Amino acid sequence: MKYPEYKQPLNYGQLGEDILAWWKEHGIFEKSVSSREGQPTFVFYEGPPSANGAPGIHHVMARTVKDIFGRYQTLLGKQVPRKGGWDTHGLPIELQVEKELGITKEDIGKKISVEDYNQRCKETVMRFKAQWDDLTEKMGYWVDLNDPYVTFEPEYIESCWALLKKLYDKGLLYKGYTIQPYSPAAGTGLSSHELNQPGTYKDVKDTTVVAQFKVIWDEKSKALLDGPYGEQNVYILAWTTTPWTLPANTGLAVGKNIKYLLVRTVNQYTREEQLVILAENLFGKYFAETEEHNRSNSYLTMNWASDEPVVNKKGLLTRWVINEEFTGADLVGIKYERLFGPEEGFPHFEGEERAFRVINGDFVTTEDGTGIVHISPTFGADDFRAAQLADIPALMVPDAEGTLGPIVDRTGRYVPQMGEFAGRWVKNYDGHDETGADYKTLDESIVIKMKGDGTAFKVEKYEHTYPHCWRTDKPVLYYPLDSWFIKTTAVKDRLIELNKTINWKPESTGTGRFGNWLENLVDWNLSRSRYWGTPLPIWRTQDRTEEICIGSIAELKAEIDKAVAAEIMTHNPYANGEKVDLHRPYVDDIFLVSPTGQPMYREPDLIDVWFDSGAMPYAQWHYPLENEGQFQKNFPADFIAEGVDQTRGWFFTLHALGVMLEDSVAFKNVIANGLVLDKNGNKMSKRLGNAVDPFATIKQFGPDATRWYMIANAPPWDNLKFDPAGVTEVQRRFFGTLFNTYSFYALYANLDEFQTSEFDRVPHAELSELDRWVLSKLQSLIVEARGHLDNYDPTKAARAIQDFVTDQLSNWYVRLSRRRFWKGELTQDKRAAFETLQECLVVVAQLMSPIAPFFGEWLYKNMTDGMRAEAEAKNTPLAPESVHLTLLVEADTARIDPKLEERMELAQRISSLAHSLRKKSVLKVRQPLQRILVPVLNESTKEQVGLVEDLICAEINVKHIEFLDDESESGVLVKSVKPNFKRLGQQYGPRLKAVGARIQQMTAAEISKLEKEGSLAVEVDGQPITLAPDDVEIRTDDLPGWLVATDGPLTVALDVTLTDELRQEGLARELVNRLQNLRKDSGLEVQDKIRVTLADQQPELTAAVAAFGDYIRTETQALALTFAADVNGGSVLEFDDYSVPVFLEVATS
RNA sequence: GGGCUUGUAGCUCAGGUGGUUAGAGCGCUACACUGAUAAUGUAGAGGUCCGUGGUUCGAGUCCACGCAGGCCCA
Repeated sequence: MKYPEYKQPLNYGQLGEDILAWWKEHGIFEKSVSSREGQPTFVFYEGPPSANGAPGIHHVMARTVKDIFGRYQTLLGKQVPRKGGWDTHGLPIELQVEKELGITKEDIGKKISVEDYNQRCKETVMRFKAQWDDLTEKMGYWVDLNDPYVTFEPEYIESCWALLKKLYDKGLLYKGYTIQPYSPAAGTGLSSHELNQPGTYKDVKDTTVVAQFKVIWDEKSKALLDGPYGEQNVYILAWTTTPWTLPANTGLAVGKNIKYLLVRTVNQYTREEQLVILAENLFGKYFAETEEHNRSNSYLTMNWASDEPVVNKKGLLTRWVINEEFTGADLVGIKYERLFGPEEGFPHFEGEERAFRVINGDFVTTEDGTGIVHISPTFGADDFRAAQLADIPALMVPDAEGTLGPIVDRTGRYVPQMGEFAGRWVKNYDGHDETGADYKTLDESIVIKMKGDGTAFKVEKYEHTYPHCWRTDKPVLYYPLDSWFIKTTAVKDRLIELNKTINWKPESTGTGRFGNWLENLVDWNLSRSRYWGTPLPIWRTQDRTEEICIGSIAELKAEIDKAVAAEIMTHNPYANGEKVDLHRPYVDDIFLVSPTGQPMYREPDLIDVWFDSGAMPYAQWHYPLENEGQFQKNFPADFIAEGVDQTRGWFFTLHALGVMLEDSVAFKNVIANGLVLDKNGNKMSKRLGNAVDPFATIKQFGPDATRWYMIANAPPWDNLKFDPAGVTEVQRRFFGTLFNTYSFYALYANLDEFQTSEFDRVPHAELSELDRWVLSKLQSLIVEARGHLDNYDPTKAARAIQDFVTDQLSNWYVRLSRRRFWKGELTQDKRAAFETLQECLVVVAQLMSPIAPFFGEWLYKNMTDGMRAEAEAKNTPLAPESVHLTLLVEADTARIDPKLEERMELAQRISSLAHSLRKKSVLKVRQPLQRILVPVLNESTKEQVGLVEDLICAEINVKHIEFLDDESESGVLVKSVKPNFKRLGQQYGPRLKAVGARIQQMTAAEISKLEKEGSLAVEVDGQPITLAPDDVEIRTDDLPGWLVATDGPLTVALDVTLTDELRQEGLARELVNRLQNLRKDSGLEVQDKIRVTLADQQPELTAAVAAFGDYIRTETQALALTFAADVNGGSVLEFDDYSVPVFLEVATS
């Protein structure tokens, strides 16, 4: 059976399609899993994509990363089940449907029923599934698409419910509140999407106040603030544009790295002397620079009690002295007095003993205000979060039913406990008349009181933008709204601890982005006020005293039966085996009965879609309701990979659920890959028109070059600048070279009708130096590539494979071995060459196959199909029909020969130097030369180079290498020394410069002495030191009278003397070259024999042919090479100064 | 604003634990080579290693502060 031969250029797109068809026909993917039955499992989790949009080139990137390791682990013999999945819930789908229908959330339940709306979502979410499946196949991503998990299916939702119930039973599910945009006028919360509607942000003019909070004197504040003037009135300044939130203040936040000042000044409303604290950067906003302040004793000269104005025309304070400065971190922990306390008729509240402290807030800036932020946990999201982290309570008061709530009710007015302000509207939500002369807004009333109390530092009208409800045009409040939470903070330490056992690529995402996120963890807000998603399975009585969390469809049915019995429901909608849909609105129509007989209503929220995807390790098997064994076998994952943007998304929810449910990591290794940008580093977008179409790319370049480029160009976790020119380069340089190498092999193997066998091979010991070298390099490559892939670094593996193929295998081994392949009969040496190249190509096919699965398959099949029958019969490593079913070769380390690799590198470098010298001397490689000279300083280099002398000579066309050493008489070795700074630096430190200079002045005699005696005493700056041989590097980079080239310690000189014989041989070579060209131009086959007649016109040429006729005939496969006086009907060979008519004919026998 | 990340030749990227003259590929220029040939070799041009300070005998590498791009969060 012959090796397939191909015409240039290879169509890589077609190759991909052909291999794909073959895979399908032979069920290779299925076999790659089934053939590993009973072997250890390598667990991979597919992060489910959403099919509501077309896939992009970045998906090719992400899925290549995933695919590589599934295939690699299969090659290692593991079984790698790869269950696909689809993410189907969520806001993007709702928005898409609303856009298509031309409706808003308001219209749901009015213009369109929830039922129809959700039906629409369900239809929309899989709209691009066909395209996704197509891409999956074409790019060669092996994942099981026949039995994927789908998050909207009842079984999947049921699993989510079961998991939620587990958490509920552990006490990890609770109802609390979050701060959300809320419209009191409309009585509804607003989504961030609604807030982003045009026109919602308006300029408004508000009364703002810099409030001053009085520091309480205790250990902490004394340590920081106690000055030479005793205990004084020290105030912390904080600015707010919403004075109505000040009665709800329970903390003050500073930036821990911000610089703050303690300033002595006067209150402009009370005229009391006082000390205030504010950020240094904002000092100029409140204080005026005057001449007074330039005096060193300004405190003493300042007339603190003067009746003169204390502010200038710009409103800046003129009487001040800076007393101290410190950072925010110094201030944390200081306590202060409450502004609106019980003594003035304002309410006590739970936890107030922990309130009124300075805390750290990472959101604090010095852009405006005072660099200190007033915290009211009930009216700001930042405030809420910072307060939670610092254990600052919120100011909550009970309503008529005893339920705790903020100081503002849901209609937007102060609750009755608010003393003199009780019942006041915080903004004008009821449309009351504001035009009366005495009318005061609540903000104004509060500020007036503060001025009187001496707690206002500065009051100003201030214009700023503020969000408004798009329906009522009234200002939005940030307000606490009910939410369900998972108490992730309860397992925070465990989350952190187990995260440290996860192998993150890159590591910094695990320790940094993810680690920091865990350190600052708050509870997971599960609630979403939406329609298309997994409903929260909790039913409650109206008085909230009784509730039930449903964990299965069976349980739900049983509870409905109870409700029917209690006549709360008329019938059980699921009783007759009807299809159960757990989505809204169906679950909303189910009412249950509490143990005390009260009706229970479902909590209307849906859960965060991230719960859906984080639950996939369990829900994909319908666990915990069934398939315990399946689940156990596939938990946790050995490997997952997604974009780095999933860090706080999927990576977190997987981890959180894994820790809470199983007290385990959910994945052991994870690659967080970066973005795919366009070639200029811009984000790809359809709008900008710079998005790359994955289908067109794969068709044009083939899937392999696309994948290889993405992996080899940059590590997956760096952003990739996708440049099609780069794919072209990979295609040409790597795949083109590899294809050429294969074609070369196939061409000559077929000519010799040679077929390698796994059994009958030339023994390793009998292989040539070059064969053993490339096989040594191959083993080193196996070690290296496996190491990188084991370490989840595909980029380094790809680069190593690429380097081996292009530089070592093609450009050195094949180039130097060419004639062994085409010359003469099938000798042992020729067989050795075939077998060596065959082994390299087969191993390369295996190693590359995870990254370039199609080409790897193509190469493997082309190389081994001819041996398959025998391999199958004897069940050898090459028995599998597909490279993806083979077991990856282990490196045969016994064949790694470091000395051999070292001397071949010497050969490569010496050849390069010789080429360089030829170039300088204008001597083409075809002109043979007598010798090169190589100075050697030690015996081992001489020996090493000597072993590869033949290779070097052949490569650079010289007769032999002459070594120059101390003993040789041929020339004077001129040695020079270079200081070894690394060694010397450690030894001499600051004296290094002088020592180095002294070394460079060493005489030949000194060098010789150092070499012979092993040490040399010299003087540096009058001090004696002793040099060891290791302190310097001795080299010979000059040969007097010779043209030399050097590369590090290597030096080469070329003898350019030309003898007549050398000239003749050069001519013979020229002639061979021209005849070969002529053969090729005449369209002759490689194996054709020829007869050549040359015009007998040039004596030199005639002499050359006479001397080298055999050589010429052998090289050109000429049976006859004769001269004639006249040559007609042929062509003319031109070279050097010659012009020779020639006649060439194919020899028929 | 915070966290993480990137910044080295025109482009894409390498540059363990600091060592003096910073590399590769592509692209460009010139020359050579030629039965693997859309390949290859040699040489050349091309660098404030993002900036500023610091540590050190010595910094692309370590530290601090910035600048610019990216992602996530707010």
